[in-house]
Amino acid sequence: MPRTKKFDKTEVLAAAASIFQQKGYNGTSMDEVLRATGLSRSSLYDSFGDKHNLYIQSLEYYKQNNQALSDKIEEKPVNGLQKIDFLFKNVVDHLIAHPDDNGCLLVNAAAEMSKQCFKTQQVICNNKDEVQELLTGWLNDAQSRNILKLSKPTKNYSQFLYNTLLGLRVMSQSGATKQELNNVVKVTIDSLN
Amino acid sequence: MPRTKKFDKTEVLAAAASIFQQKGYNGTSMDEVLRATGLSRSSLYDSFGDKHNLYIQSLEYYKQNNQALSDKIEEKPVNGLQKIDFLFKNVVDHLIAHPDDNGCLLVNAAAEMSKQCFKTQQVICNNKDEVQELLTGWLNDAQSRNILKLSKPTKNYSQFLYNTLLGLRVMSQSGATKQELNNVVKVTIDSLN
DNA sequence: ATTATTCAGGAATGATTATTCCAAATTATT
DNA sequence: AATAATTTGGAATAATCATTCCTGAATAAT
Repeated sequence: MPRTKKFDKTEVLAAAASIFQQKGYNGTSMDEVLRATGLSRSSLYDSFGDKHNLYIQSLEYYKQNNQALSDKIEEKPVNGLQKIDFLFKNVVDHLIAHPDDNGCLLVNAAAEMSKQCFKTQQVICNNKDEVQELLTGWLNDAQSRNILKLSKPTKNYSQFLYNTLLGLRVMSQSGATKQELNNVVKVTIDSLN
Repeated sequence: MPRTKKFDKTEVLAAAASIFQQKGYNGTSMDEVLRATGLSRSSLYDSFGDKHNLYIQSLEYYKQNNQALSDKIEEKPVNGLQKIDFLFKNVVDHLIAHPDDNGCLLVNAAAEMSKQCFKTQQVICNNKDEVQELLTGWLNDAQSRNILKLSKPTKNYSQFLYNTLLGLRVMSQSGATKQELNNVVKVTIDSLN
């Protein structure tokens, strides 16, 4: 019987996603990926294919990992509006706590790759739809509890909220201060009432 | 007397900005820049320095060109709220009319370069501050005419509006539909009342 | 123990990269 | 016409790139 794989695939993808996030697809060399993952050249190519293939898998891992955080919020025993508060607070706190992080891999991929690579656009678009669906559910919950009274369909607001989330990631890359980010969240949330 | 330069510097920078916008800094080779600008290798290096130098100059040109559009809106004989309407409508219409365009060079630069290149971050941050100042002026105008009654300082809302503008650029890269983009603008503008 | 497989490490390949440099043609002024 | 600078075009350089391949060691089940 064959020798079993030694490394953990998700750990490798996490390391790859991290270096791609920092330096982008075209800005990252395979040597850097090797160093970041700790794998040998042969193992990496055998298990993940070429660079582009690895990039897509890293993107999918990153998206799935983000989803995991959302699912955690979903399970909280609080109303939908509080879940929205929590998500936004989480995003901004993370941006502030990791000022040297190069934004969000999905946002960076949207800027660098989505118009040149269909698979990249698919992952990004799926993420958009999934997050918006989550937000819609939370808004519906808040409305059914009479916490919120919106003048338009909730879907319209979830698109608006998702747009704000994207903006925040770019804002933090544009040299925005902690106050600026927190204020954007406050104005956005307050606009729901 | 020396021979005079044949090409127009701003035209060259416009062409360079366009190719950098499409393929990013690391994704664009100097050969592609030469083809896009029509210049010879020697002329390009003589007049603009190396690739990184050219990129910064392209960014600055792009920012200045965007500013020109804002200044045009500023001159319109309408109130501040109408100017905001017009700017947002302009941005979304452009995104919809040019679906194959790769977003906004400044947003792409924020994602790809701002954390690795201080000059890039400076250009982006200056753009942020200038656009926000413009928006603040328009909000102040609308308030002084009693068209708008905001519960927070106008600066807070201009940060919020700028964040929406950034988000829209990423949204259109994320496969958002025309309806989605228009809706985000509508919810954003409506939230001011 | 044998065997099938994966591991690490690095050499080799071939393409592409940014940049420099050179030679010849072009052009505008004196 | 002479001069000074810029033009084009491409050769040359040296570095880096992604990828393939090879060798030998490690490992787990038969």
